Formats: sequence, C-alpha cells, structure tokens
Amino acid sequence: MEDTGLASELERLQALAMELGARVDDEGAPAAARELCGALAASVDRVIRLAAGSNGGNAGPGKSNGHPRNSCRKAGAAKTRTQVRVASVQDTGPLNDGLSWRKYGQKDILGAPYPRAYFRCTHRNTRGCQATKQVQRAAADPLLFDVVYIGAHTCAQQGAALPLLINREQEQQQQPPVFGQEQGSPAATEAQTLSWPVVEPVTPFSFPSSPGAIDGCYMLPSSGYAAIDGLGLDMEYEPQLDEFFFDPSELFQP
DNA sequence: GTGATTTGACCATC
DNA sequence: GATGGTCAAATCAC
Repeated sequence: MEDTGLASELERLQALAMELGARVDDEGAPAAARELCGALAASVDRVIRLAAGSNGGNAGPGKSNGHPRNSCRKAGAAKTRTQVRVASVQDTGPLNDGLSWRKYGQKDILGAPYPRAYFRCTHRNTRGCQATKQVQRAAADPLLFDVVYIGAHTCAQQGAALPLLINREQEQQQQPPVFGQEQGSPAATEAQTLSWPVVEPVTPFSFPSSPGAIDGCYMLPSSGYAAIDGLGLDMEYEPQLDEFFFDPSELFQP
C-alpha cells in the first residue's frame, strides 16, 4: 500500500542522509559521528533496496515464512498486529518508543540467530492494558530490530504516544528533519554526545523501563510506515501479514 | 524493599 | 512432536 509514498519518502531519507554526511564532513564532526553517518546511509540504502526489490517479503529473518504460526494463535485473539523494523546505533537494543514495557520472556526462535524477547505493558495488571510486543534482532543486521506490536494500549500511555505521532507527522510536513534530533531522550542524548545541533523535543518523554531492551519507533498515520528514532532508521511493512494493520488510532484505542 | 529481568517449565497450536 | 507464547520462581539492580 502507498508504494509511491513509501518510495518518495525513502528517497527523501536517502537525500537527507547524504546531506547529513556532507555536513558532518564539513564541520569536522568526531569520527564516531562520521561512522554513524556512514551506517545511517548504508541502512537507508538497504531499506530502499528491500522496499523496491524484494516486494518486502524476505526483508526480515524468517518472518513471512519463518513463523507461520505467529498470527495470533490464541483462540479469539484477533488483535491488532503491527510490525516495524527499527534500528539502533547502540548495541544494547533499539531505542525508547515512549511506552513502558516489561519483559516477561525470551525464546530462541528456530532459524533465527538471535532470541526473541517478549514484552507486555507495565500497566497490564494495574490498568488491564493488553498491549504486548515482540522484539527480535534481525539476522542480516544486528543493529536492526524487528518489533511486532500486538494489541492496543488501553492504559494512559496512549495520551503520550498519540501526540507524539501527530507532532512527528506535522514536524515532517513543516520542516526537513535532522537526524539525531528525534524526540526520544536516548536519541537526544546521542545527538548531544555527537555535538550535533539539537532542537527542542516535540514531546518530552522517557520511559527507560528496561535499559537493555528498549526500542523506538514512530508510526506515521498518513504514510503508513515507521520512521525510527536513534539515528539509525529503518522500517518494514509486511504486506503478506494478514493481521497487519497500520492504523495508530486502532493501536491505541481503548 | 520494591520492581524489573532472567530462565526453565508449561501450555496451546499446528 | 515441534515450535512459539506465557507463566512464575529466582535473581538482580536501584
């Protein structure tokens, strides 16, 4: 869906990555910053190739054909299922997504080199929030994480998340984004560490519930893809997934 | 002391 | 029987 929009947005990302690289070179940024720019450009290039060439099918490790039973196997569990791919420049895991999650399990997945981590909403018990997510490191690129959101957030966090999505969209429409200045505090920290220009976050948030297993992604309602926090950015949409819906309002509805 | 993470075991589905 | 998802006790971190 929205192939043309996706392609144009990816091209824009690539252009921005190139511009960023040029600026980093011009301004004598630290070597680490230049390395990150290179990684960013490579990641964007991979996304473009994945989106354009492979029909999006084999972009992930064993997804479309790797876990055929992964589609809400529990009886009557017709839950919203949203899959995104996020990237992190850190090796500790993807960045914060503004929601608080509690890890409740981890499994080695057949055919996957990395285990899959299972998270549920921290407020599951107190507020009955049924949202869960699964995070798995991509086989092809350890800095990429496949994140699957299952179910809707019914807790108060939706109040923080939705404005974030909306503002993010508005920001992209109004001005060109600058990598490394995303809203999330981890990314902001990185930006500061790299001495890059930092703008005021659109929506301050930080839910570092689990430093070793946090992630970050933003979902853009209009374009139907995820723009990712934390310098690295990547995303994935999987048309083969019958359960795939990309309606944030559905994601966070009570 | 409290809350989060780890990890083995159990259960459901195919 | 194999596999994925969840539970719960033990452990760890703050």
